[in-house]
Amino acid sequence: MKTDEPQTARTGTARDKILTAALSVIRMKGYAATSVDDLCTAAGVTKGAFFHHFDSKEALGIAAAKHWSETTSIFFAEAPYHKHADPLERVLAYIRFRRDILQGELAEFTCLVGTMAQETHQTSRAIADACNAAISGHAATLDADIAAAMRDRGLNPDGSATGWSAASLALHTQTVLQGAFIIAKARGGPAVAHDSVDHLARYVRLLFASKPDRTRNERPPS
Amino acid sequence: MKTDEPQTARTGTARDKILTAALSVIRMKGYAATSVDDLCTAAGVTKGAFFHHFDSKEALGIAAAKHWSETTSIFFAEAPYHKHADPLERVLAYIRFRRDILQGELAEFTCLVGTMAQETHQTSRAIADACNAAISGHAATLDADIAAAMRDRGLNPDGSATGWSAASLALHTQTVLQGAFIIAKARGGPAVAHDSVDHLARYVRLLFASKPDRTRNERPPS
DNA sequence: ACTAACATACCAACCAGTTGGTATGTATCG
DNA sequence: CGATACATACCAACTGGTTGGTATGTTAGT
Repeated sequence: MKTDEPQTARTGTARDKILTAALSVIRMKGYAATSVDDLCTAAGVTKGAFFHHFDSKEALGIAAAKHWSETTSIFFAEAPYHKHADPLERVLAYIRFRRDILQGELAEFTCLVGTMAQETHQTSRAIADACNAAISGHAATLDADIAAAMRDRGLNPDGSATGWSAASLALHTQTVLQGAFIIAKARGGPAVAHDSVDHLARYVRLLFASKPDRTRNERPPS
Repeated sequence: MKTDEPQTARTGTARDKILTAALSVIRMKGYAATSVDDLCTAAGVTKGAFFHHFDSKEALGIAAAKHWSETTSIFFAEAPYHKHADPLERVLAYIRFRRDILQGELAEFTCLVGTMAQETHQTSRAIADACNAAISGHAATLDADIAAAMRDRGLNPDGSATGWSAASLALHTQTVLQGAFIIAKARGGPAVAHDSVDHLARYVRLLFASKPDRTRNERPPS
């Protein structure tokens, strides 16, 4: 006798269930330690369904990275930090937002593609590449705001004068966040990770505090 | 009569070979993807020897984290960045040193305990705790220099005035480095990781450049 | 009738861990 | 000195369970 599943949103039933299950199970146990049977049990489907939709476990890994990329894209696109008028304020609000969602269980705020990239970088370049695309793609959503904030202060976004570009700072935010996840996992909680994201916010403030808007005269805010 | 130091060439043979093999194999393949047989083959010993010295794969993981902690302690204690007279210079030289060793193959500069912490934080708290001890222990070696640099500039090392403590900045350096390893693994090379460590160095310089009497602003990296 | 979407049953390779054994100590006692 | 006793270090073969993957269905929609 099957348990009835009242809630639907029936799109690609089994495939979506596997993908959704993959996001949480792999974030908890890791990619290598997650078996195909684990995934099937968590998704409530059989192995036949799994291999009907995915050629291999590796193919599932790649699909999971892409699925993660899509769902997080929507999540961040709808996040409230975009509402600020000033580009720099948007960047700072983004960092604050990332810090604020660092709470609860580890598997709830941790990054799927960061986890998978670490485990598969030698064993499956295809998965690692998909993870890299997700991370780099998300970092790129910050490029425009950082570049605008730089231009507001007379800085060149390609970093010719400062030694740092908008793109490299955007990537650096992801580096700090990925590192924060590792430290949080080692510690067993997000407390220390918060501090590091605060350091990141302070860094960005210091970077843009060195030169006020419009006037060329030095006037550090106090 | 035996000394309390049982570590000699004859007692350490198989155990040491397994531990040494574990450092490189787990850094390459990850903890979960590394089988006991993999370790035995790499070490050139049999499985019987493995389970004679380690009660389980988990026990090996804990021992490997401790072994890593010991070998890296020696490595960094002997590193040249301690030679500077000024505490801040020592911290900046440390960061420069960390950036400079980010080269070659990924398994050569990557962190064993960061890798293992990520994979085992849910499945084996014992291993994750050993990893945390290694990371926190290494971060603590920076505490004294950062605290001294803060006192030199009239800042309180516990962060009462600035909002950041010496300990939290020390931990933040490890966060950035761990994040840099993830990004390097995702990218397949250390290029972008370099940039992030440069951002970290710039952050520390900015942090200590803002003096109350405002003597100098910023200077290009030498 | 044809196809996509599942399910059931199964497999060979591999997994962590165990077994019973050997070789080489080394401490104790007659 | 030599015999007994016990400990350490290691090994080859094995075990029960798990792995990713396959072969062969069955069902539902068109």
